[in-house]
Amino acid sequence: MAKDPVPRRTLTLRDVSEASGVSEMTVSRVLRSRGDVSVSTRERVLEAARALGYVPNKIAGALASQRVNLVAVIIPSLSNMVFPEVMTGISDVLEDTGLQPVVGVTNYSPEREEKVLYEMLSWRPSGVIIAGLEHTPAARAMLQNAGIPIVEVMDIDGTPVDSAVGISHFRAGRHMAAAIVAAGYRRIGFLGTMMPHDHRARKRLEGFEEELAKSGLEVQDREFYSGGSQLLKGREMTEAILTRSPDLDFLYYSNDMIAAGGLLYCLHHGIDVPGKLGLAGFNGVELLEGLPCRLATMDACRHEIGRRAAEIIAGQHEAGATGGIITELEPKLQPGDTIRST
Amino acid sequence: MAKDPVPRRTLTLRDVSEASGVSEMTVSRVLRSRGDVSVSTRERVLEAARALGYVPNKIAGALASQRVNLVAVIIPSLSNMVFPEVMTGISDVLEDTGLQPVVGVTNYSPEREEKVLYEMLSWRPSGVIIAGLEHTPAARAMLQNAGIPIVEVMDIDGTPVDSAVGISHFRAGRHMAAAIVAAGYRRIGFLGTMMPHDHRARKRLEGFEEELAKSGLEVQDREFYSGGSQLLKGREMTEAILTRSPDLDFLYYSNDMIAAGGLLYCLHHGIDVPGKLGLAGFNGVELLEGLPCRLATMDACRHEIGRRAAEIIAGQHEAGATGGIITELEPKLQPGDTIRST
DNA sequence: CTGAAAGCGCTAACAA
DNA sequence: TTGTTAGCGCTTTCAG
Repeated sequence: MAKDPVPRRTLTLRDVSEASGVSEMTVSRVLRSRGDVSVSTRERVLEAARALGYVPNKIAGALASQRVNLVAVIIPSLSNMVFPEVMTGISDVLEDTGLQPVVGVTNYSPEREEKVLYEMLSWRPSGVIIAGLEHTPAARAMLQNAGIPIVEVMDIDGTPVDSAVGISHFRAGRHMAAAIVAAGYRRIGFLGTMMPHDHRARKRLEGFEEELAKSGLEVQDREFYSGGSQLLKGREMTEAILTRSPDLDFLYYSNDMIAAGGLLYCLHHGIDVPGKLGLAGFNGVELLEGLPCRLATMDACRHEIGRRAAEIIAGQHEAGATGGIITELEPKLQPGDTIRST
Repeated sequence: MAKDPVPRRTLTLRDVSEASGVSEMTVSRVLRSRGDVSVSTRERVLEAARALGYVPNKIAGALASQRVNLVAVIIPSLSNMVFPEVMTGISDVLEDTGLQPVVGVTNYSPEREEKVLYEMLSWRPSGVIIAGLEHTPAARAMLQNAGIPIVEVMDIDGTPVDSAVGISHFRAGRHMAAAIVAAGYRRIGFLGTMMPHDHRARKRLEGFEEELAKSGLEVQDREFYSGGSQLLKGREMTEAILTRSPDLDFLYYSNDMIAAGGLLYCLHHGIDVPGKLGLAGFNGVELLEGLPCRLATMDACRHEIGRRAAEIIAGQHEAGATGGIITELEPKLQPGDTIRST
């Protein structure tokens, strides 16, 4: 395969202009479909551009027009099942708006979040979608001063910088606790991933405990783990907590993956679920549908959150600043087969 | 909360220059830590920048310097478990190179891939990492003419545009077939996700069938599905194929998620695995570690692929074009507990 | 060590 | 409908 004499310099509008005998300005108009251009010149330009293999330089375009069709999306993790779904919601909506999502990952580190945010803002995006309401003071300041629509997603228990779309994790925890108590469970254990910066899991637990307290109950035992396969950790933690506190009659997990691990453990060991032991997770991940038994969980509305957030960005991009839209979604409790029916 | 008189115009170098009484040029030098600047002026500048909340405009910087520290990463999907791991490998390496990955998702559509690629190239990234060797002619042309390092990842059965890092899926299929035949299985079924553009799954099946043919065997029955929860599809497909062809003694799945679904189905129904029925998947996903029984699979070296690809990009970014580095990784067969030991 | 001039490749705003 | 003229905000280059 003989290689063409590769153009060492990347092509510019000027090249297309010369090749087509049309002014740079008109070439630009054709390539952006802006303004009126006669059919004949349009075709001449398009053909020249295609023949040359011209790819416009958005950097120059953005600088000149002061417009960047990028939306910064900042999330804690990609390997969490949860965020890819939010991303899907965002992409679905942005698809037909001319806006493009650009993802940054923080690994649940506030410092990293600050850095990623700075990095992304320096590209002057048209908007920011960022997970959570907790940020470093510097990050908050950047968001505030960016002068573009900001949507904080997933959580609404707190004060957003601008707009927010999410659920109340605090109330989600309460809601689950109420359901568990109503079903007659009394000796309840909690199993979570050890993540100091997972504020949403923390809020769920807080709400959970507060609701238990109303019935004079409290969490009897807890188990935390970090790192590794969540499903496996779920098994191991379940074994550990049941060995230590064999009289527990309910296990509340901070997410569905570890809960699924626990469920598999219980099924494997012939533990009577939900009779002797009830189980519940959180998130409503697709994975659960494949399990032998439907785990109790709460849908976190991830796809919807992504959609709504993108709609806010797109809307304000169109219409100019509006700001401060707060959307609370209602997570649905899915009792499944792992809580006794009342 | 009273809002500050928000600066409606975003800050420029000039603002920092005026605030600090230092020329724009020197401010620029300080902010990029380039060239020698006296400690006193440096501090003055830094303080002014911080006080104002200045965020540099990378668009202008990139245009002026003709340098963009972005690496385009183009993958089929985020919800696949597989690609996030590749991403992690990429991020790990890029972290300390000053390069930043930017993700584009194609949903396994060649047309979308072409569009995403065009979009990303128009930001003049320093390199491209793209999944697979199969692209539209236009996409190939763009890659060829981009004049930047290109690394095609995951697969090496074909002709790369520039560099490539991956495994031979064809040989992976052969390898698995050989192990299955050696273990004495003879009536083999295949279960896959229906994806015309998943070339890697296709190549695995081709290699698998070719190896079976050497022993005079062929795939007895097949089952395809698309969409939905992979774990659930795995269960359903397994039930379907076993109902239709109850005499099968091995099921080869195109990925671990559907295989895991099949495994759970078998365990649930008390099918003797691996005695009466053997099972195998592909990928070596972390999830498997949490299952009650270790599924036979092959590790696709995803993290390592990401690392190597990023190293190639970073290396060429440093040293100038080298090009055409092909790295083949060797996937390891993990027999687990779902193939009889020979 | 610091500054002034020129221009990166494109588009807004006019003019023709 | 088409072309011309100025920049966008920064960095390169070269001069002090």
